[in-house]
Amino acid sequence: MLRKNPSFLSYIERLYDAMPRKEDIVMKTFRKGELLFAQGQDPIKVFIVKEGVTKCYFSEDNGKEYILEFLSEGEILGELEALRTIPCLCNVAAVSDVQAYALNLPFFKGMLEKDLHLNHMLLNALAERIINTSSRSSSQQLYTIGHGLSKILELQERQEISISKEDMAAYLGVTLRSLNRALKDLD
Amino acid sequence: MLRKNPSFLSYIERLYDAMPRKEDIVMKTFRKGELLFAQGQDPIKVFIVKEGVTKCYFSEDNGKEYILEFLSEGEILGELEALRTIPCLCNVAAVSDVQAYALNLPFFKGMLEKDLHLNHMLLNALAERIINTSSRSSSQQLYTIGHGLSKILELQERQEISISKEDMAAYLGVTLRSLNRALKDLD
DNA sequence: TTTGTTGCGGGACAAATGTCCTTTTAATTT
DNA sequence: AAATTAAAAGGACATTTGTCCCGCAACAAA
Repeated sequence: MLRKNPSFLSYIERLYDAMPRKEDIVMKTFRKGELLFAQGQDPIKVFIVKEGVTKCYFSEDNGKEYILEFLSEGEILGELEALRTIPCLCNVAAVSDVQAYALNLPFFKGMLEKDLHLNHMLLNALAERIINTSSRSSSQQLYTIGHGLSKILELQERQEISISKEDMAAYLGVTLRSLNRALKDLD
Repeated sequence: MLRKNPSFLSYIERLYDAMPRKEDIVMKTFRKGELLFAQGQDPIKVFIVKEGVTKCYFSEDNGKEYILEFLSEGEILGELEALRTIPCLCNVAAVSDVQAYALNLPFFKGMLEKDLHLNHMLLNALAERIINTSSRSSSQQLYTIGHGLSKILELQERQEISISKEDMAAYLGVTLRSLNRALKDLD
């Protein structure tokens, strides 16, 4: 659930250091809670997280939220929108303070045209996300809360990340109340 | 929900016609009900649907099924597995009689190495799938059955496809019983 | 200390969905 | 037509999840 992509990170770092015109890639920082993308708005950059944790989530019309992923070091943000030229699919917020490389859209698209290696890394990253998203979707639909819950708890144990109860609930796609019940039922 | 990809189809047809060694791309047919891929098994080909409708679904340990997508003309199958070199993520079955181009894995991977255009088409196809899968997942988690149901019914109206009640339920991630209730509540 | 104020947990009830099983209807075979 | 099988519909009850709301503990402001 906490995604990272080391190969993307080293790729972008190499690129950044070698950049002639630093305007095309700039470093940006976000305070905990700030939005990197707002659902429905036109994106202006593609980000690659250098440090910190972000959450990527839908805000539905009924006021509820669904967290797709927690994205951390090396993960790319806004690539779907850049590829398809569409407004932001969902919100992305900084869960901790975040530092990220920001690529100009034309620059990113230009790279896509000439860099086969970038294409391959992106293909692999997207494939990975489909695998995660779809298998999680399936098990959330077909199993009861407790099932998915235990997986999150494992990760919390491993100190990988510490997320608020509210975010845990949003990740599971349930109410806080239901999450509490499920937690109590575990023992 | 019934996905098609005309640009992929014309791409592969051009490729097929121009093929020197026809062994690398062969035409395969599947009877209604046959499996193109079996979840967990190693894939041997990448398919591109020429004609007919397939369903792509998970079989969970509790015996339930969740349909990810209905894939039709021009959609590619097995590309995730080829990219990541993993066993089949889910089952793919022919919903009607199906005809598909079957590409050898080494051939497909070879193409990925040299054909930038293929890379771009794939990137776009994967992006599209993430968009669909994740937004559907969110709304299925956060809304009640009736919401998603009305969308399916629209498509049935437009004669796009006629799917069994059982498949509709599996697509919504609910029981047949619940689907029937939701249908009755609609009017 | 007192007074909010905020976050978290949980009780009580309502709504949604699942399970099991029977009935009904439609299609197919003999 | 009769018999058989398959697909669809739904009744009755159990389980899961949501909604609403209250109380308690922690903490900050007065």
